[in-house]
Amino acid sequence: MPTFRTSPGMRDVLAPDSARFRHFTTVFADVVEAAGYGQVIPPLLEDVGVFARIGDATDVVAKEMYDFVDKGERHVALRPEQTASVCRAFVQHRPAVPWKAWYSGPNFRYEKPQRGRYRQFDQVGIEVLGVDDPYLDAEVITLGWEFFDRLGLRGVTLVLNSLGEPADRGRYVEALRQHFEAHADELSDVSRETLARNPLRVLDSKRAQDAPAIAAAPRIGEFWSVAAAAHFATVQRALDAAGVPYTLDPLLVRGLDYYRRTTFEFQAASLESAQNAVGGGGRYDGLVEDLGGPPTPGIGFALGVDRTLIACDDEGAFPPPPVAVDAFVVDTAGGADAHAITTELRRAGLRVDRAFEGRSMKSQMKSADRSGARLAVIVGTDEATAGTAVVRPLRSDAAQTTVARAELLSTVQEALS
RNA sequence: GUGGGCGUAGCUCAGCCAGGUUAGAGCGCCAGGUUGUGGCCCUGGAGGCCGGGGGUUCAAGUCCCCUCGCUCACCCCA
Repeated sequence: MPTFRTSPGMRDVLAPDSARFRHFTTVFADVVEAAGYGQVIPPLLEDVGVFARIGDATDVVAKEMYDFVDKGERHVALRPEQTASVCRAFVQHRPAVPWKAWYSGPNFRYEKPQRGRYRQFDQVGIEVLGVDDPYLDAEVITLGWEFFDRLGLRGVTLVLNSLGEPADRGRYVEALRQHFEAHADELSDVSRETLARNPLRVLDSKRAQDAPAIAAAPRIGEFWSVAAAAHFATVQRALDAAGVPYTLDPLLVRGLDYYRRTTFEFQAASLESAQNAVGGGGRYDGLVEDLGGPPTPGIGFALGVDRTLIACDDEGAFPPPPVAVDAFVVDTAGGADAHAITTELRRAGLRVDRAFEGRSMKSQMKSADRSGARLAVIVGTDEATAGTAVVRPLRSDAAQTTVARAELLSTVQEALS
């Protein structure tokens, strides 16, 4: 067993999965940059206070923060998400609004790892600050939907709800508290604990025992202000017009405290119910102000890269992009010619690999085959002496040819064209 | 943080229940068959503190305890 291995919840991503990971981000960037979003790269480390507004009743802040005091006596934390960082950046730099930003990168939460949940996990996302317009809500949601479509992930369900304005939400939480306390004896032990911290999240319980009390609970729609209801109705009409299908779910409560009004979640059908959310987001109009900025509306979403890729695996969608070189150089005459040839071909823009350590012809040819190369370029002792090389097709029955070294590049290029 | 399952070769695993010669298989790797040619086939080889520690026993990969790790679920969330 190795002396050192990855810390719990951390993992190495090796090829070819790493290429898929990178390609994921590329597709996302293509989709959102085409809609006017610019990349923002916030630091992994922030003052711990930046994240406090996520909600001190949430585990994310209360129990899962990777925080410590640095050598300058600053209390800092590895970011558990990036929305708060983006809002902090907005307050610090005050870019012109609307500020449309996208990001990708790792976040950190000290949780017990399991399938689709790591202590270091990647998200991609977008945020828009400075605009209060239901059509922006619809744009953001539509872009998320389009992204999954571009990836090829089919079994995605968009779930939609509105938490109302802050006052609506506050009255609703109080009503929920009264309702569940009246039915506390029907609730599971776990939900009774949740009730004490955050009545809203009791709605999120999937335990059968809680189902009757949840079914009888008041619904957020009864508490919407006229403005909040109108805003939400416009969002729905815009999605309808764009042909984006969604399901209304009055029980959808997002985990973080800053959400208000429009909230949504992307759920993958192939994932188990407990962790089927591959992405989520909503409005967080008060967050910038909480971080010391001016009152600024905001909306965005984050998508979990790891979980989305798991969903793709289960569906057979978005396979790892093939990584193959164009040519593989075999050299049984010492290796110097292989170095010269690989250098020449690579400088010409070709993808070229070779074998090392002077292994046997058979061994090097096996490596050539496994590399996926379409051509083998072979230099044995005869060719080395004569100043020639053999060009051998590996993916067809075409005959191999022997050419002078001066003609090697053009021969290879022609064979690959 | 709480439970269940699992740690044996680089990888996937058998062997454990009923302790007993030198711990196995497939794949992969290296070499040979073909003294200069991949895929298919055959032969050989390298590679294991059987996760770690303690205990029971004449004897432990196998039984017991502890511990670490992985994993699944709860919780929480992407």
